[in-house]
Parts: sequence; C-alpha cells; structure tokens
Amino acid sequence: MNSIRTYSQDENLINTRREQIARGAAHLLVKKGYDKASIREIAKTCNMSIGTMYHYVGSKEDILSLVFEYFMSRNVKFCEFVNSCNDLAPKEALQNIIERYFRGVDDIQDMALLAYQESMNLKKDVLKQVLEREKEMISAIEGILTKGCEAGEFKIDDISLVANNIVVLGDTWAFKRWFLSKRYTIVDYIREQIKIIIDGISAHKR
Amino acid sequence: MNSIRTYSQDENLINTRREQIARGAAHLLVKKGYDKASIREIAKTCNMSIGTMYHYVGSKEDILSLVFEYFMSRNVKFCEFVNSCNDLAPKEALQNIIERYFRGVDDIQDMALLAYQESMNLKKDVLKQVLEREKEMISAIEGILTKGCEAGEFKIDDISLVANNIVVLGDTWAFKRWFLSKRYTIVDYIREQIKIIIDGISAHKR
Amino acid sequence: MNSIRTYSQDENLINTRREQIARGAAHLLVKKGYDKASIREIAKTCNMSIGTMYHYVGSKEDILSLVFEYFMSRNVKFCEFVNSCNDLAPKEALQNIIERYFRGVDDIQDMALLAYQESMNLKKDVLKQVLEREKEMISAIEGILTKGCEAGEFKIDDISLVANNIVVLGDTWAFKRWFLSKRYTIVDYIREQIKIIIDGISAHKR
Amino acid sequence: MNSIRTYSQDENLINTRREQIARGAAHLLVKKGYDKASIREIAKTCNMSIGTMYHYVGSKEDILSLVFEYFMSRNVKFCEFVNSCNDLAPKEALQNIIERYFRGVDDIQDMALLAYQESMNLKKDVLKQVLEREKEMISAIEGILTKGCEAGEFKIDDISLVANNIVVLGDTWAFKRWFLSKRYTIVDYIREQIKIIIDGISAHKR
DNA sequence: CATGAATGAGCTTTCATTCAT
DNA sequence: GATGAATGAAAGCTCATTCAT
Repeated sequence: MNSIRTYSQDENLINTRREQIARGAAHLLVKKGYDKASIREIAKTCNMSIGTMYHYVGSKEDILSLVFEYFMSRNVKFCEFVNSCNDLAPKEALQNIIERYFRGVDDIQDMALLAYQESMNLKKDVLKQVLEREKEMISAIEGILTKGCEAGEFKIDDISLVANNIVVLGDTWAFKRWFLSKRYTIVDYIREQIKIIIDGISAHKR
Repeated sequence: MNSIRTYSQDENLINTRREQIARGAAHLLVKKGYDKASIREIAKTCNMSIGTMYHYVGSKEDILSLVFEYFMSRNVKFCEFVNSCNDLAPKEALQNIIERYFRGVDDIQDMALLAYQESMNLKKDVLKQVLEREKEMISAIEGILTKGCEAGEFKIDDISLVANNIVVLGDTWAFKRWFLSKRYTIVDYIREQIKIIIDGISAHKR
Repeated sequence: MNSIRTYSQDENLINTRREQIARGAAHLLVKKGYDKASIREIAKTCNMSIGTMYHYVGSKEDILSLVFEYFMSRNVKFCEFVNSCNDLAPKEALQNIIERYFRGVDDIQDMALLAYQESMNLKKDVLKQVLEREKEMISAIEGILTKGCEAGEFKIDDISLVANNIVVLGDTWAFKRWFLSKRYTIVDYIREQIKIIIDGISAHKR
Repeated sequence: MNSIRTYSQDENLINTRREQIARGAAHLLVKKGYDKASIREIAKTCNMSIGTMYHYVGSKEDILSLVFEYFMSRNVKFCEFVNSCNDLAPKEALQNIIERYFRGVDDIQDMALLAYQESMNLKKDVLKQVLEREKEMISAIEGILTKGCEAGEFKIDDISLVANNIVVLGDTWAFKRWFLSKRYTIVDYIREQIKIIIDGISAHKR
C-alpha cells in the first residue's frame, strides 16, 4: 500500500528518516502551502540534504503523502475508542466520542487544515484514506445516534446528516481557530458544542 | 478601492475584459488551484493572449482578487435581504435567512471553496472583504436569534456559537458537495438543516 | 540620407511630429537609458499615442537617431564659426574655439553623455555622423595649432594628440558634470582649462 | 561587503565559479551592453547552465557587480604603488604614476568603458567603489603635483583640475581606443602624453 | 490622421530532480 | 549512506510592433 520509492534497504532507517521528513515538512507545508514550499526549504527544515531527502522519497508529492500518513497513524486508535464506548449509555457515549474527536482535531489542527487546502495536491490513494477516516467517524456516530433513538433518548429525523454536522463542527475548530480561539479555549468550545448538539437531539427537553 | 493596474482607459472595456478574466479564471483556479494554474493556461481559458491579460491586470494575484470581487459583487443585496426580514416572526425570519444564505453558497460553491483553499494567496484587502461578509452574516443571525430568545420562541445558551454553526453548515455545502450531493439536492439539504437547527433551539418542542 | 519610415506625406507634419518626439524622448532616454525606456513611456512623455509615434518613426532605434539628429542640427553653424576665426591671431582663435566647443558641450550635456552610453544602440550611419562632428572639430583645432606653431607662438610635438586632448577635456564636462560642477561653473571651467591648455603649448612662458 | 546570494557553501567553488562568470560575462557585456545581453547568452558564454549561474549569483545585476569587483581586485596594489613613489623626485614620480595608471586603463579597457556605459545599471555600492578608486587616484596625483610646486619644479594654478585632466586623458585610451590605436601603441600614447603633461606644468621650460 | 487594444516572443528567475563524488 | 552541484523546463511578466476602428 505504501509504495513510496526509496534507495535504501534498511527498513529501520527508512522509517526514521521518513518520520524526520514528515515532522519537519508538516510545519513548513502548513505555513507556506505545498506549492510555495520548495524542496530546498523542506530539506533544510528537516535537517537533511536534498540528496538524502530523495533517498527516502520519490517526489515532492510523496512528502505530502508522508506528512498525512504520519499524522493519520496517530489516529488508528480512534475507532477502537469508539467501539469501547459501546457499553455506555448513548448520551454519555456520544459526549465521549465528540470530546475525543474534537480534541483530535485540536491536536492536529494544522493537518486538518492542510487536508482541505492541499487535497488537490494529495495523491489519490492518500486522499482516499483521509476521506475514509472521516466516513468511519461518521458511521460510528451514526451507530451511537441510532442506538440512542432506539432507546428513546434521542429524536432525530435525519441521523446521517446530524452525524455529519457533528464532524463538521469538530473540523470547524481547525478552520476557524483564528476566529474561535478569541472567545473559546478548546475545553470551552467542546463543552458548549456538546450542550448545543445534545440539546438539539434529546427526546426529552430540559 | 479597486486599484488593479491597467493600461486601458476605456472603463467599459476594462469591465468587460475583467469579467471575461474572472469568469474564465474562476473555473480553472477552482479545478487546479492557484499555484498550479499558470498564466498561460488562464489566458487560454479566457480566450485571451497573455499580453491582453496584463493589459487589464497587474499580476497573477490580481486575477484571484478579480475572481473574488466579481462573485462577491453578486451578493451585495444580501444585507438588504436580512434587514427586510425584520418584521417577520423570529422563526420565519430565521428560516428565510438560512435559506437565502445556503442558496447563496450553492450559487457560488466554487468561490466558497476557493476562499478557503487559496486564502493564503489572496490579497489582504480582498480576504478582509470575504471575512467581512461572513461576520455580517453571523451578526445578522445573532440579531434574529436574540429577538427569538426575547420573544420566548428560542432557548439558547450561547447565541454567538449557534449563529456561527449555522453559517458553517451553510459553507459545508460547498466543502463537501462531492459527498453531500450524493444524498441531497440543495433543496433537501436546506429543508433538513432548517429542521435540525430550529428543532435544536426551539423553546417549545414538538 | 534620412531614411526613417513614415506613413505620412505631409512634410511639415512629419517635421513637427519628429521634433516633438526628439524633444520628449531626449529627456527620458538620458534619464533611464535606451533599453530601460519603453515605447509606452516615450509616447506618453511626447504627449502622443503609440500609434501616432509609429506613423512618423519605423522603430525604437529610429527614435534614438531622431534625438541625435535633432540636437546635431543645432550645431551646423559650428564649422562656419571655426572658419570665421581664421583671421584672428592663433592664440585668440584657439581661445574662441575652445570656448565655443566647451559651451556647445554644456548646452547638450545630456546628448554628449547619451552618445557615449548608447552608441552601441545607435544606428551605424548616425553614429558615423556623431563621430564626424568630432573629427571635424579636431581637424579645425589642428589647423589653428599648426598655424600657431608656424607663427612661433606655440611649440608642440604632437599636434594631433593635443587637438584630441582639447576635445576630450570639453567632453569631460558632460561625463563628469556631477563631479566637476561641485567646484566649477561652466564659465570657471572654461577659463581654467584655457589657461592650462595655452600655458602648456605656448612657446614663450610667463 | 560582498553580499551576493549563493546556494553553495564551498568558498573555493564560489570563487572559482564567480571568476568564471566575471571573465565570461565581461566580454559579452562590453560587446552587447548590459540590457542587450541576456542571461541565456551570458550563461552560454560562461560555459554554464542558467541554473548554475543562479547558484552563485542572485540576479543579473549581481553579474555586473561581479565583473567590476573582479577587475577592481586586480588594482588593489595601485595605491601602494603611488605611496612607493614618495621618495622619488616629483617629476619622476609623476611620470611613473601616469605610466602606471595609463597601463592599468589599457589592461582593463573593457571595464573602464563598461563603467561609463553601464553605471546606471551598476549597484549603488559597487558604483561608489569605482568612483572611490578614481578619487583616490586624483588625490594621489594632487599630492605629487603639490610637492612639485613646493619644490619649485612645477608651476600650476589649479592643481585639482590638472590632476583630474591627467586621469581623464588616461581613461580616454579606453573610450577612444578604436580611434587612437590607429596612430599609437599604448607605449607611444603614454610617452607622448607624459611629454605634453610635464611640458605644460614645468616651471622651467626647454 | 490618430488611437490604443491585441499579440506573443523573449526576458529574468525558480525549482524539482539527477548523479558524480 | 550522504551530499549538494548541476540542469533546463517552465514560471510570471514586459514590451516593440501591428492594425482595425
């Protein structure tokens, strides 16, 4: 699946160098944008020569892929988390999942932003992965919402759309952090949004 | 306010050509992104020589500005519309404004998307205009929500955040149309979102 | 001899327009240099449209030629002046001619400078004319110097070189006016140089 | 002091390549002039790709600076020479200095010419250096002339102007070599000019 | 006669990528 | 394995010149 060219055979070294690249490039790519960031700059940011860069990467595009892969690898446990919430009461489960997702967005704000801004430069298969992650998230939330409706706790017409909205409001923290962070910390933001969301779908109101 | 360089004095011709540029470039810029779209390509798309482009435009950046200005000029009547809703009942007014804003996003989907993706390439003053439009929208919605709360129709903790959410859900139609349009027409989308939003803030539930 | 293209037949109009061009362009060409001055700028300086320009001129090169021809035409009377000095005593004649030449340089400082700086852009035949004027001047001075030697007033080994030096010292006023004008007015400069020159070649010293 | 951009860190290579550029460009710039000589041509003349050029140089302007710096570096010993003449008799010292300066002009004819023709394209700080060199020369000559006057060997009204004239007559060899070299070798030219100059300022004539 | 819109070749400069060391 | 010098295609932009009005 990971078909990025390398001239090295040492699996360990490949991983070390690629993480070095992903970490270093991420910051610069977010700051300057994919096209405006040159390989020379990226290499310097990664404390690496251009030549070394191309030992572990086949093209500039690959660097972008690497950045996404690196950050997405940090989120493999997310779905496990959603599953682990299965035993909780629907409302509590939903709160936990929202909190977890929103915090995840906060942790990798730059990536979330980069995903939207540079999606056209992202290799098709990597883009697909990114979108997949979102779909999984939405599905998971749909599951919880469905359970809540069946339990009579939630009352929702269009479960799919509500699930989508929740994800969108999470991503919004990345898009508009320059605006929202004037008024809210991430903790405030999560608390208030949970209130609004839960209020909106509860079968029995306050 | 519009200080883009031109070598022409013929006001009419300037407007004609600039509209030609804005129309042609919009499509290409959305498709390929600002950096990937070359002047040569843009000129070709606009059925214009490179020289002619630069007769009416001072730089590539100006083309992006032009694209935004052209599309934003189509929305000058929006605020008037918001004001004209002042006499309606809060719930009805809110429905109308949401519908109007969402439809606006639908009309200029490409622009809304471009604004997010290329904001770093956008000239500061044009970016400001774009953000201003959004702030106005949020303020207008805040006004309606406040009136609704005072009238006892709505029950909202954080009016500002709810207003922001509404705008975000409108913009979402542009960001995720590749995904949403599989399930909804814009008419469906507006109807369902209005239901969700109004449900969430109504003081007296069904 | 003057083979610059025109689309007009009206001899008078041609002359009027070409003088308009020469006057206007001269200033700009001196200020910005031939290559850095664009036709658009030149046309604007001449209060003329680009199209009109090309009615009376075949190319950008022609404009440079025109500028030189215009200014050289103001100097046709120079040789007559030299001839008219034939009856004076050698020393007095030389003084008069030096004064006349140096003043001429002062009058058209910009042109003298332009001739050196843009000679490589000047059409061959016009360049030839410019050089011709200088040769004539040198010859005239040689004539006077020879007469002075024969009369026993001057004592000169290399008449040709001295004549050349005199012309050079005149042109110097144009090359180094930014430096010389700090210390001398043109009147001072002429007076002092005449003293130095005459002193250097006089047979009977002070 | 030398702040030209480079992407290389190898001091030796930088110097090698820059000398290669200076040598190659000098010829072309003199032949075609700064504006008419394109980077493509310059690169070809230097047996270098365009990319390599820009590895060692930040802009076209820098190439001109490089050319001047390269040639001026060959003249650092000139002032030392002037100082070393301090113990000689004034007349002999002056002869030596004139000879040395005139030979210097002959060595770098092209540069002397280029300095006048392209001064408007030369970076301010490099132009300053060029002018400084001339001022130093004039000052040095003034020193010798003053000493000669005090010793009763020379009789000069305006020492400063005579010093200036000497430098001008040296530079003339560069400006008019196409004309002068028909009659004189540089050896002849120096010999004859020394005669004329010394004759002109000697207190006791032949 | 006068205008200036239109053109596209050619300019300077950047940058992803290769490869000899 | 690591380096960075070298490359040249392609970018954004300018400008002399033409020609329809």
